[in-house]
Amino acid sequence: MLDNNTQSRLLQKYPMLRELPVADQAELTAAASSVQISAGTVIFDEEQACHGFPMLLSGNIRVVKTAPNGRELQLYRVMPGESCILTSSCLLGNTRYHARGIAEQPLEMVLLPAAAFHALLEKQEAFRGHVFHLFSDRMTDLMQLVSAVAFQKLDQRLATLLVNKSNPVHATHQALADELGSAREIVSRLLKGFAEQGWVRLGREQIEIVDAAALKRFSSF
Amino acid sequence: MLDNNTQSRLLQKYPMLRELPVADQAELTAAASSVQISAGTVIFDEEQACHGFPMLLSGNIRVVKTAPNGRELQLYRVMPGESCILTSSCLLGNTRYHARGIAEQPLEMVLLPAAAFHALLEKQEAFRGHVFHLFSDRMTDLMQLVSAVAFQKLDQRLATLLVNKSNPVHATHQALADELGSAREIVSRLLKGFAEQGWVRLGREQIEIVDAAALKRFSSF
DNA sequence: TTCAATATGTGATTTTTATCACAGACAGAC
DNA sequence: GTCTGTCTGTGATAAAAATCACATATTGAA
Repeated sequence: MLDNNTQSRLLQKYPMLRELPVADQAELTAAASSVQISAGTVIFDEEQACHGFPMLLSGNIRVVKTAPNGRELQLYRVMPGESCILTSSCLLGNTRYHARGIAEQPLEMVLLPAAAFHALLEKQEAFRGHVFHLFSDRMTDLMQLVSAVAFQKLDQRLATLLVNKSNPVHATHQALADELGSAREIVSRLLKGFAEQGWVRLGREQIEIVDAAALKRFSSF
Repeated sequence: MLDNNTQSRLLQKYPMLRELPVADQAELTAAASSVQISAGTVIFDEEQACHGFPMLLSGNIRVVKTAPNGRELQLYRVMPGESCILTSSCLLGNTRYHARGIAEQPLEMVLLPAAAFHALLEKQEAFRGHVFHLFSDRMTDLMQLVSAVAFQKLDQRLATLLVNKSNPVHATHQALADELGSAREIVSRLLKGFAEQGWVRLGREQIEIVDAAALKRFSSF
């Protein structure tokens, strides 16, 4: 059951919910629950059953694949207003999760139970359209990721990663390595190379992009 | 417009269509068209718009990502009775394809136009369930693929590939390399290694698996 | 049978990425 | 200001994959 404040913030982040008939909005409000999670918490993990559909109000979720040796690869991030393709997939197919979801920052979200999710999906064109559209977007990202991992060298992938972040990039080398599925030392060395080219300036937990154009050129071959 | 024979074969491969009301079945039959495609034909390609939802009667589709240098990586295969997650994604999000689909064998399929696909999806619980369930299955495969490409060594991936094929495996080394996203020579050498272990026996376009258990053991670490 | 096309084997080398092992640098807590 | 934990730099190696360059089958067709 959501309080009024949460409900209005939910509608703000997920405006398509406004298109639902009032009765359905009420149903959703009644069924859903509000959840606060602290940064770093594992929200779901591999092999775990899926209990509901998350809608983020603030913070974000990093969805990652983990290797036995501790290596990590980020599949995508879920931001407020978006939805999680893995959760959708689990709910639709009634399967378990195939990756780990971690709260990157302190997280506020509304959790819609599986039953309510299915009901809305069945009844409401607007909700369905929303979920599917995001589904499709994420699929695009995943295809991109597969391509990158299979065919691109790490330096190109790192360059792409940097130009897609806001300047200056605030992250440790380890964090970047975890996004790319590689090791910290490699990232450090590649960054050093970029710095020598004059493309970036390095600082502690910070990478200032000096020549975004060059980086972009390099990243796309 | 499908003829009676095609229609009955379609119902045989996609039995859930029987659950549609007769009127909807008729609508589907009227809107859909039957297509024959010869082996090796590119059915859809990257950046191409998506015109309809394929339902296979015979043959299968290899869905692959291609690299600029000619390297190839197989994402999945679509078999009769299944559906293509990429096409679903394109139709749902109204985006373009992000991979290439190739007829691996001579192909017979029924093509459902986008409008009819959307209509069925909206109206028919059974159809929706079918599409989404396969969607979910394929997502599982894709997650598995991402993991494998990012974290596993090629020898393990090759072993996995072999044990998942019917014995004896009938394929060229190049074809195996294309499934794995690697190069022919590497596959040849790895196979030689497997042969030296006594796990397989090699012949032209044929790999006989002698010790599936050992291969499996090796593939899962 | 001979030829051409395709498939495979393999050495040599390079590139790329990973691993190991530390040293130094920096920031915040106390 | 000192200490401690986290971050970063870097050399030395090793391992994995890719690339190049051919030699050698094998098959089917002319």
